[in-house]
Amino acid sequence: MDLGLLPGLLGYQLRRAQLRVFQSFAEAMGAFEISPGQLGVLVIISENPGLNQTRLARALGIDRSTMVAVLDGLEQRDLLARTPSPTDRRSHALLLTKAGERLLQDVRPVLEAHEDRIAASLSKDERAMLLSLLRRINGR
Amino acid sequence: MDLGLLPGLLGYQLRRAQLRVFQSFAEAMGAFEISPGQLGVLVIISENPGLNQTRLARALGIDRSTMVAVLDGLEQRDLLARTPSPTDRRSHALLLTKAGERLLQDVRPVLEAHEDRIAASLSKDERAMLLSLLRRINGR
DNA sequence: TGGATTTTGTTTGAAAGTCAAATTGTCCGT
DNA sequence: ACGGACAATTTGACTTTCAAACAAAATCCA
Repeated sequence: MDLGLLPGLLGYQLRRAQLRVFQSFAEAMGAFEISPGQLGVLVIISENPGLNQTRLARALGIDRSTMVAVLDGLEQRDLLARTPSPTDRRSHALLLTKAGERLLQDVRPVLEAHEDRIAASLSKDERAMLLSLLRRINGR
Repeated sequence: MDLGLLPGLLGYQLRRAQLRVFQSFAEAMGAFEISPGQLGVLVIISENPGLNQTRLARALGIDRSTMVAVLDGLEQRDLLARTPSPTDRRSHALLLTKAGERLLQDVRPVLEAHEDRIAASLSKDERAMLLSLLRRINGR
């Protein structure tokens, strides 16, 4: 099967790589039942406790209205809490629950193993180089 | 805003990069009204005229049933044709129409400009390196 | 101070992309 | 010729996403 100019396109190779990463991620996280997007939410709340939904959505580059359902799911699983903001009654101060913090701890080694797996065919230097190049594609 | 360990994850940077590429692609292709997936279909058919839907779907890593709607759209726009296979009455031999071939020709320079744009912050060597590393992530 | 504007979270509707299962027609080996 | 395998399709479901509209609250400004 001849793919023509496709293999020479950054866009094509990025798309394939991301597909691969998603699959590997899903396998690795099997027991945790968590998606890349959900993990991102938990990490950012952990690093920025008390932030509101709008700022969180903006940090992840998704719409406020999209964030609602994501938070609903994580809140129902008791991984985070919408607490009343002390300064603004419109907004919620987002916090991880104990269970949320614990999941983040438990997930760490699995996440590292997953990252190692997708970079398995790369040397340490090459992996760092890839990360650096991607960061520059993404604007720093 | 502190993103914690996210920026150090290959998965995270790949996801962001792909989002960026999609946006740039959509802008670049504005007039052509074509998605990355649709372009992939047209390129592969162009390089492998007469192939059937199952092989095409497998080449792109999507389900046969998903391919049906994609082909429906492109066929309605008269960019490709499902012709009867001379050897197997179950399957279709996929071919580009004249309009399909022409679109592929017209799209080429726009596609190159798009690729140049997403790699604008990289030197020629760095861009080749990124492509090479991604290919290895994807298993050659 | 008080009315207009902006912001926050939410609901609803739409679109795209995906898979799985069931169906129909066709092929092919035994 | 029969039975299993295969091609394309339909249907249903799920996910992710955005945009528009809305109520409540905050903020601006005149």
